Amino acid sequence: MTVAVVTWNINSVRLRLPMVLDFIQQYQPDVLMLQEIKCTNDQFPTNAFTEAGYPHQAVHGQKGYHGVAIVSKFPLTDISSRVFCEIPESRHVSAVLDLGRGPLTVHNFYIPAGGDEPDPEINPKFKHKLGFLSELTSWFSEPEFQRGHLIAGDFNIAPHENDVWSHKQLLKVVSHTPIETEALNAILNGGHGWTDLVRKHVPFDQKLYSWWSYRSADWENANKGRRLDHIWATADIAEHCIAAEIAKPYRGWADKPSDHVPVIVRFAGV
DNA sequence: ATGGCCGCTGATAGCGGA
Repeated sequence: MTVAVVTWNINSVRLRLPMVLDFIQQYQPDVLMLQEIKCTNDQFPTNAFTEAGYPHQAVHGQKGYHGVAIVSKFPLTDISSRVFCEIPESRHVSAVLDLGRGPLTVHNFYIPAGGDEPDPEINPKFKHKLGFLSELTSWFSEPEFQRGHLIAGDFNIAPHENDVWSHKQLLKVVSHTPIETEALNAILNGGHGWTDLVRKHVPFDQKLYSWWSYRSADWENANKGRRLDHIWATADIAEHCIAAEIAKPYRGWADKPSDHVPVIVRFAGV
């Protein structure tokens, strides 16, 4: 038996509920981390997920924008959320669950997109993004992150050259500027060390994306994507990860897809 | 070559996304 964990920026969970339920049918994930639910806690489709087999839910929404949620087949305890940069937006929720190897803390992040101009002096959104990364760096250096942790979400950064359609053309575009990619890679490689579970299974010389802009008239042929969505784990968890997949077909789901697709990792042996 | 789009709101124009 394997356990599957998914991250997906759903861009309105209410509008996209039929697509999520279709995905659940197809992939049978155990834990689903959703970003940009774009609803308040009481607007979240609790009953639909419960009926689909996911009665355990940690929802941290807000009106209109942002918002994150974890829905799970397994009980969630110690549900918590954290505010970054003293800006009261719903960008993080965490919970503890047991997938058979003892307590696992899972964190769901929605890192700020950062606006257009990659200069913190003139763009407060970019300043927020860098501040968020700085606070993550400090937090992850704490001893609890030595083991038993999985972090996932829309990080809004494509860290490697082959995580974007054109490294050269995106070096000055927010999501792939050196200041962002270096900060994210420093978090990955610093602290107690994380494993990028998707790149554990897909070689770095292979182009890989999880997001395609709505503005591209023909996203599939243009294929100007970026890998913005990530799942990392501490070494003790990562060693049991046996597969990773990006479910690209959901970018073309019906007439109303999200601009992000699900990222799935599987763990062996419960 | 990023933006031609998208979802939300005491909506009907403006914000945020990336």
